[in-house]
Amino acid sequence: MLLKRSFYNRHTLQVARDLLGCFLVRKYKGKIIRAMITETEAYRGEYDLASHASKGRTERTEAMYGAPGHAYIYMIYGMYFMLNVVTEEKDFPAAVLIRAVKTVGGKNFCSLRLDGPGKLTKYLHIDKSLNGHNLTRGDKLWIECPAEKKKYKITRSPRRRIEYAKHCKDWKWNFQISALD
DNA sequence: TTCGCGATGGCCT
DNA sequence: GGCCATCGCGAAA
Repeated sequence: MLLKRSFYNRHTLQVARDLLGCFLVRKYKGKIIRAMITETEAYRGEYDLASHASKGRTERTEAMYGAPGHAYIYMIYGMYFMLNVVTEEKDFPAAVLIRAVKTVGGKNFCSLRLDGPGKLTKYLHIDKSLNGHNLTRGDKLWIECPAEKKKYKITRSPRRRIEYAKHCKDWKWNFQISALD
């Protein structure tokens, strides 16, 4: 089932948790690529020193301030793209970073863990041209939730690599499915 | 197994 | 000019 606007227009921590086990779907050059989301991370509000929005509303962060259900994509280290989904109401900067996925299908039904935000965007052919893309239309890039999602055990921990974020660095805003398979 | 480092470019002081 | 929500490689252990 295609996730719609109302799913994203909720508290960011709740969205981050609920995205686990959902499927990221990419249509690229006529082919469909699917991957199950296994790790997410929340970035919420200007008071969150780990968030780009802590620097205020700029051209780069504009998507984070936009309506929920859109993609916020930016380049890092000159070579990797990060995929986030924008949450909560318009003009409130918040998003969920997709940190890891598990690929499905493919030849011999083999699956592959893609742990790392830069790896999965490469695999799914996601780049900055999709920044601001509407995820609720089922076009090019969207997210689906299985009708009956398995009850996964979820681990909560501090976000990765944000040592610079002072008192925000210990907030347990990283969510992942533990004991996968 | 962990550690250190270079690649590489956009964004913000 | 410095830093960064990263990754893959090769060396050390």
